[in-house]
Amino acid sequence: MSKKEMIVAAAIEVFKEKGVHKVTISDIVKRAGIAQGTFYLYFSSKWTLMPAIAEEMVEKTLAMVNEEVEQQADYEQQLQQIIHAIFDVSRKYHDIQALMYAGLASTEHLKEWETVYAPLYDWLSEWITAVQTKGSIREDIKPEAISKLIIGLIESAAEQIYLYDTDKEAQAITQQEQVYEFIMHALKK
Amino acid sequence: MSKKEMIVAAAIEVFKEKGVHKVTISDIVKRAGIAQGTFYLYFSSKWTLMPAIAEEMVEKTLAMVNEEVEQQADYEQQLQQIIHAIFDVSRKYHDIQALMYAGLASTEHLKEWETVYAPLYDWLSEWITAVQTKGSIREDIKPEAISKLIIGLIESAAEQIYLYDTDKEAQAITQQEQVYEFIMHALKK
Amino acid sequence: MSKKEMIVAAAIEVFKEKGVHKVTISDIVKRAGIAQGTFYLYFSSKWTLMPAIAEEMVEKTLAMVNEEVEQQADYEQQLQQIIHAIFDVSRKYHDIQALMYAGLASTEHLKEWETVYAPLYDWLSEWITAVQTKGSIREDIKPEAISKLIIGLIESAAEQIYLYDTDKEAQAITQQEQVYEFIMHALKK
Amino acid sequence: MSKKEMIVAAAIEVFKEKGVHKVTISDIVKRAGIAQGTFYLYFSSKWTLMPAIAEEMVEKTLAMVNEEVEQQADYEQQLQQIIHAIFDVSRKYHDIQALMYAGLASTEHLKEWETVYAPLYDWLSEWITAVQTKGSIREDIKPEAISKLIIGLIESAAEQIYLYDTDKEAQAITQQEQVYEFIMHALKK
DNA sequence: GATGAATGAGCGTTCATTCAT
DNA sequence: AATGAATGAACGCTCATTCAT
Repeated sequence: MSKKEMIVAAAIEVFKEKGVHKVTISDIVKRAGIAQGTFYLYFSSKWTLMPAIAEEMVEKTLAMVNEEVEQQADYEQQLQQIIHAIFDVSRKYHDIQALMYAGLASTEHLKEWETVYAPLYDWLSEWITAVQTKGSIREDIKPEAISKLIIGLIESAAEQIYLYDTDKEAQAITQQEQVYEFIMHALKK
Repeated sequence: MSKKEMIVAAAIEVFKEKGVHKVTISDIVKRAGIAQGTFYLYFSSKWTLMPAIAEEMVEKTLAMVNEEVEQQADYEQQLQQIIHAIFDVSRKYHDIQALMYAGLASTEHLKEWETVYAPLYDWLSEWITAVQTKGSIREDIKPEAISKLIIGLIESAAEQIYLYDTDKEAQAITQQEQVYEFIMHALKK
Repeated sequence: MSKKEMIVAAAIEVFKEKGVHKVTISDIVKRAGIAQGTFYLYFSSKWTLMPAIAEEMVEKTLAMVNEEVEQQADYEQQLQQIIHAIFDVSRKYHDIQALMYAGLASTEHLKEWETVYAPLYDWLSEWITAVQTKGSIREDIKPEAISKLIIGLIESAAEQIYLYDTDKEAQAITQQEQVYEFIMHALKK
Repeated sequence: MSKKEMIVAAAIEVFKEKGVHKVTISDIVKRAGIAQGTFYLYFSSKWTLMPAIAEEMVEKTLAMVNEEVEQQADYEQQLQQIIHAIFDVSRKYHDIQALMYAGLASTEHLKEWETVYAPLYDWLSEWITAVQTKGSIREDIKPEAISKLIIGLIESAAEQIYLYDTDKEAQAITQQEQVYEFIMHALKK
């Protein structure tokens, strides 16, 4: 693992533990086991880490989606599996995701951001197109645009669970069903 | 206006101008025209302001919705107006909203959150019920749950605009149309 | 109890709990149940409380001495009782005594200090004179001067117990014996 | 001289000049000629300096004692010289000593205390033993215990001088004589 | 006398950043 | 490339003190 990768890995760890705002460069380098100055050879601030972290998150999400979605399942099942996968990532990393949004709001390094989420959008976009060609989804749906809406919808729904002091497990299941029904009606012919 | 209200109003102003992270307590009290110490009579840190600000944001959103939604319009038009109102608030306060949307993940002041968004959820929930009784929306829709999904969807869609370096105005319009179509199909019989 | 007395009593309490340096005027007035400004009607700072507190301590010590020293006992027993009484006060209030010394070192209100300890010195001085007239103590002892030395010796011996991490109870007894033997030899013919 | 030593030396200087309580970290670092932040690389607060300072004080006292006590003098003269040396240190550093004597009651850094004074106690203890073997001091004197009493007695006697608004020089001389007579009678056969 | 909200100077402390090694 | 001791500007925060009520 290169020093750069060590920094990113260490940053994710300490961000999860303390929250982004409370984390100092010193925390990160201590965890990474490198010298203070070394950090600046690769990043110019805490916020410039965000795209790198986001990339890892998107990779994790894509990996989870690919793992959970069965090729031979019908598209209704696949949609449920997609939702489930994204909820899973949110559960495991909801604090990191939150920090990505928070990071966004407070950084001027947004330009790199554009490309980060692209793989996930692309994946879903292709999935929609594929189902469309089978005739199960309305033809007037624009896959590129709708994929962004859907991912936003699922993520915000998943996040809402963690804003409330209820039984998260039970809540997660019903929330996923609601989202499934909602999207299904929005997409189907 | 009480000192506390002055602080909240000043904070919203400077947050908009500089972004939450760059704002210091000193910035806030200068704008509010009060002494440094007075801040701490009402809030214990910059982050404890958030629930108070969130309340104001929700109030602003509700006010905007009430203003834009015409009583005599049909429900399709009203939905468009709702979307438009929420996009408008997002445009004006998108950095503050990003923090709110991120669930204030970096703070530990989430407990009050539950009650903050309630008025907005309630309003939309009642709107759905009303349209349901007119027979325009599916009966198996549960207004309380779906209102949260819809607001999450609209807000995340509105936020996405600010993540990309495109023409925001044009983008905003097409994005609103997409959201409208999506929700319409999800709700209608 | 007058407001002034309430302040002194409250101050002793919170000083014992937090230590003088960490105590604020605010702590004192909260404990006393009075308003912030009221403090300044009676004292001009935390340090001007010290003489009043010291007076109370000396009163407590005198009361303890009078209580423990038996009139009909012989002078050796009485000396032991005196030592025991002062050790007792030190045990109960050693943090307050320490703060008095600390207070001393950091205040310019030392002038009032002179008179505070006087009653205790006087009491011991008279005791020495009385025993001298019975012929049990050397005639070349000057009661006024020696009484100060003795009280200083006993107090410092008592304080030493609390500087070390040993069994305080056992240590206290042997320490008292040492002090007794030391003083006896120093005084007797 | 290391940065740490520079800090300790500077602290002693400014403590002497302004008194411990009025001294700020800023005063110390200015005097030491180092940056504000550097202080915190070595100490976490003004109070954590105390053990380091106390060590220096004990060293100074030992040095003074070794300097003043003549090897060829008889033990009565040596005792006078010991008393004189301790009085001298008290005169120069009485405010710092007051804090030390108070047991640093307001701090929680007492644990190192036990070892700090040890060299001085040991020195006096060995002196007593030596005089005992010459037959000039009672055999039932326990050197370790009595050495603590004697040092406590001398220091408290020295401190008393600074509590009163009298002629300190004259007072110091008679006080030393009193202490000498007192100890002599307590120790001799 | 008594109050307590408001003050703001000044403190401790942090921590991103540098640079000689 | 890598280090980490040193820096010092800038921040949050405290709290003694005031004063209109």
